[in-house]
Amino acid sequence: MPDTTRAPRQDNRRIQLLDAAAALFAEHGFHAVSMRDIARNVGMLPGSMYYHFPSKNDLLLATYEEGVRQLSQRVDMALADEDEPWARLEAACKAHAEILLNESDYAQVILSVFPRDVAAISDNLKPLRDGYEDRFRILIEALPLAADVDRNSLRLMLLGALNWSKNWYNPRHGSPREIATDMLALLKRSLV
Amino acid sequence: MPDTTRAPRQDNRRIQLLDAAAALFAEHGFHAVSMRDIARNVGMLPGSMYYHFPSKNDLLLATYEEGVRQLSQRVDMALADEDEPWARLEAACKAHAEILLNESDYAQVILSVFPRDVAAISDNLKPLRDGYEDRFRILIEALPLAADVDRNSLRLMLLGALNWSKNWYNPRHGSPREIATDMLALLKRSLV
DNA sequence: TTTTAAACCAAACAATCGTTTGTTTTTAAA
DNA sequence: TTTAAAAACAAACGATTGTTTGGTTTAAAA
Repeated sequence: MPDTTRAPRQDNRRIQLLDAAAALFAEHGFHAVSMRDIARNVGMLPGSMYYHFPSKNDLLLATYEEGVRQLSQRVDMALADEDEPWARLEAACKAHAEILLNESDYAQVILSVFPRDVAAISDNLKPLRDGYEDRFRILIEALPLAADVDRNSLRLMLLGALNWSKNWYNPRHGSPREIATDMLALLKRSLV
Repeated sequence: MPDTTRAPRQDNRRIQLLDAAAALFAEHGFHAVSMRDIARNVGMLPGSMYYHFPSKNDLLLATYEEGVRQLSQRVDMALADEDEPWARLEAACKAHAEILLNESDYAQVILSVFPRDVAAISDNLKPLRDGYEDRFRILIEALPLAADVDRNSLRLMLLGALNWSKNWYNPRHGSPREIATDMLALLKRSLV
């Protein structure tokens, strides 16, 4: 029984479709975006999208996976240049902020759409998120801290503050890298 | 021309309606909840809700206003007992965390539904949010800090971390008050 | 040049959306 | 007890939702 499947054609628009979905999901959230909205953005009829993705949920899952992939790659690349534990954490935070606030609609989807928003695939989305964030657990583990510092609280505070910055970020008041630097500076020094 | 309007009846269910809407909006977000979902939760037919609220957007706006009112009242009450600037900030953060994570569906709506989610009334939602958060600007203004500490970054970091905690909070791993205490402790001391 | 699968179109499906309309029931003031 | 307004019902409205179906075009392997 011969394999009758071929390679994708040159004019395959799967990626344009994914791009449009990521941009719209990131800006308006999952439920506020219709399949027709996405189709219109890529110049395709609604039904045609189902050649590329079997459902709207699968389309979201694909953008989620790509978002995690881009975040992970970007952070790992930033880490390759650094040795000292604090420098490594700062590099990771800068990369995290930069790609979330500036560079990637895919990464923004992870902040705009929460697993609980789409119960049917929340079990698929959750581990993707967690797998990425585990890098920060390891980075904070390596920090030379006073014995009584709660590393778990530190991680949750730092990532929470960075993720929430999507809600107030304005490119005219400082770059994403500066935001990450400022927050780490507040943590490293004593305020009192 | 006589005024023919009467006081609401004893069996008026406007508040039950608002309660159900707040609970559902808080858990699933605005667009994931239909008017029929809300009606079912309060034992009312969908069309009957329009006696109490002229539209779904108005229903959201009402929950938003009540959420801000509850948050403000709770924080102001906590502040009445404290004089020292750091103690005042900590009391406000504890109250903030407690009502957001535990006590009020209305307050949770403010974290689950962002102004950008409902463009038609975002201009009504935004100032409500900002009006509440301004309390924290004033509290941080009063702190005795080193001259080079950026108070704006401090506020954004603290509130961001607290608000994001909704995404990982688990009552089995510490109370909302403990979360607020831990985060303030991390900021007050020097990590290195 | 023929052929086959990739890719898309055109049109519709049932279900659900927010909302409106006309009517009926229920409370409470008169 | 009468009466008018409050509150809810019953039933539908047009629009939009995610998705399916069957046929057509197009790129590329043979």
